[in-house]
Amino acid sequence: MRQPKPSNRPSSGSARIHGTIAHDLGVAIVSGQYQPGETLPNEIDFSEKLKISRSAYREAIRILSAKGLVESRPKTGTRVTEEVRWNLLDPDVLAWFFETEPSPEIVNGLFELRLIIEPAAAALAAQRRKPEDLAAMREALLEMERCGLTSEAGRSADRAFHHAVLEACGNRPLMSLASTIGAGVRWTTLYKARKNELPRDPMPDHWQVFDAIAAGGPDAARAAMETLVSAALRDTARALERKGRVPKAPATR
Amino acid sequence: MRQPKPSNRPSSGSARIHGTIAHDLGVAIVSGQYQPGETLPNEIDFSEKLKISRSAYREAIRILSAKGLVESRPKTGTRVTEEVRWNLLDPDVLAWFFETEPSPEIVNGLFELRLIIEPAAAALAAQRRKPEDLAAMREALLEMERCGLTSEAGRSADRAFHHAVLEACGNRPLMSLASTIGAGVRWTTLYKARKNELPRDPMPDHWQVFDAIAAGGPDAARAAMETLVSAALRDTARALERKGRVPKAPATR
DNA sequence: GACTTGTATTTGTCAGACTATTAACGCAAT
DNA sequence: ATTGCGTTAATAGTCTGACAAATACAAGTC
Repeated sequence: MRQPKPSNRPSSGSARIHGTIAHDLGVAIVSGQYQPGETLPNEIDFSEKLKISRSAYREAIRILSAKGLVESRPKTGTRVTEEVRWNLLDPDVLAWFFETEPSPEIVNGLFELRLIIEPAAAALAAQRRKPEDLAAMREALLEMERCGLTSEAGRSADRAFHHAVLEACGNRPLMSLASTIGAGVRWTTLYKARKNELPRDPMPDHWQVFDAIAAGGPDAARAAMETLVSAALRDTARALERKGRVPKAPATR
Repeated sequence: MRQPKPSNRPSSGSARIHGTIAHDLGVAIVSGQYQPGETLPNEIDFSEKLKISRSAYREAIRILSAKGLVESRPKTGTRVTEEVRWNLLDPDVLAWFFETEPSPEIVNGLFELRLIIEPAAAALAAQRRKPEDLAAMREALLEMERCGLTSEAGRSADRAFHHAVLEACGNRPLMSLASTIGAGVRWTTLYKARKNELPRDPMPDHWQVFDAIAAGGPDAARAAMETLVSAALRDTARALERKGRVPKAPATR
């Protein structure tokens, strides 16, 4: 025990006030409850209304400000920034989006991004994967097979697989997109689970990606991943067509 | 040398204490002055040492925490998180990286990401660009031609061009990568400017991208952008080979 | 009209006290 | 020796109230 262990405890209980307020306000903003350009009530009034101290409220605002959602200035107050300045790739912001109905624009954009990133990442991974990367991918797929996408464990394994592919690229900036990709994966699998509609066994596509990466074939890996994500995109597009009930993701933490 | 320097640069706009402290600590962290896993001094001691109030210090920590650089827990204190959890795509974090010598790993990773994103974005832009997008691109290139990459105005115009291409995709998540791409562009042009070494006129490549997008040819646009970014990547790779003096970027804002 | 000055509003900063959480320790029972 | 369980102490978290600084806006001045 030479090293103090990182205390890998899951960040579940964010029972801290500033965190929960930042979360709630963040969701309210990305869901359009507060429009860009709108100014929030001043600190004293708002913190009173929320039944918290001004300092806790201010810390919440600092969090939102760090993620580009709001901007504070003396005399003017705190106002919601224009949408283009939001840090959409921030894991929290993205999660907040998916806590209510994310707009089709966002969902489509996310899949388009996946379609750009993931095939290229698969190709890179095929060239650079280390044994432990392959092990992580295999483990994730086996778990996914065991549990199925109807269980949270299976969906989590699906995300773990895509995560492992990115990790195998050995590219830190690329790696930072993992949570973004994960949000897209989550959306797809959740949609299917909600609708109880599994039109296609997802495993063959996934194994094909894995085999190509394991075999060290960049082009084959790219093609296989493109097939996989395209299928997901088609499902999603079909889902967004029938505007019926759009599935709502449960709270992330 | 452990203490982050007091940032006597008021040009950072946010002359607020919490902002400058977050900035200074953020730079200290990404530059390795505080190693991941290391715990900072406790709030009372550290805020005293920095000659600021505890609340201002806490707000700074909230900012860093929101960007994934630190993690606070009672009894344990505030510790620097593992690098993989840093929000590398956050504009501030990336800018902090480039304020000192960013590691070759980061620079290479950034260019690899550009090589994935930008050609695909150019192809999308060719299909979706609106007249105002083309106008923005043309304006940027003309400005770039007028000023040259040796002036800050010219370099800024270069970034504006790449920004306009991303904007023309009409994809908000993709758009959020603009600052990331911009950091890469900035690195290239700054390097050239520092070395007083302009081995190649950058304009033909840029105009070719523009023409392809204007003509509405996705494949031509993709190819042209790939050529452009590849050239930049080659220059950068050569720059990193001679490990001589690595140029240091000035403050972003 | 352009400029200066004043003023009210809002965020920013400070200080100090108290609370909640939890890692680490000691002790007892196994 | 190992395990389980209170106790303790260290630290972040929260609250309160006060004052400082900034700045949009209006009023006054040249």
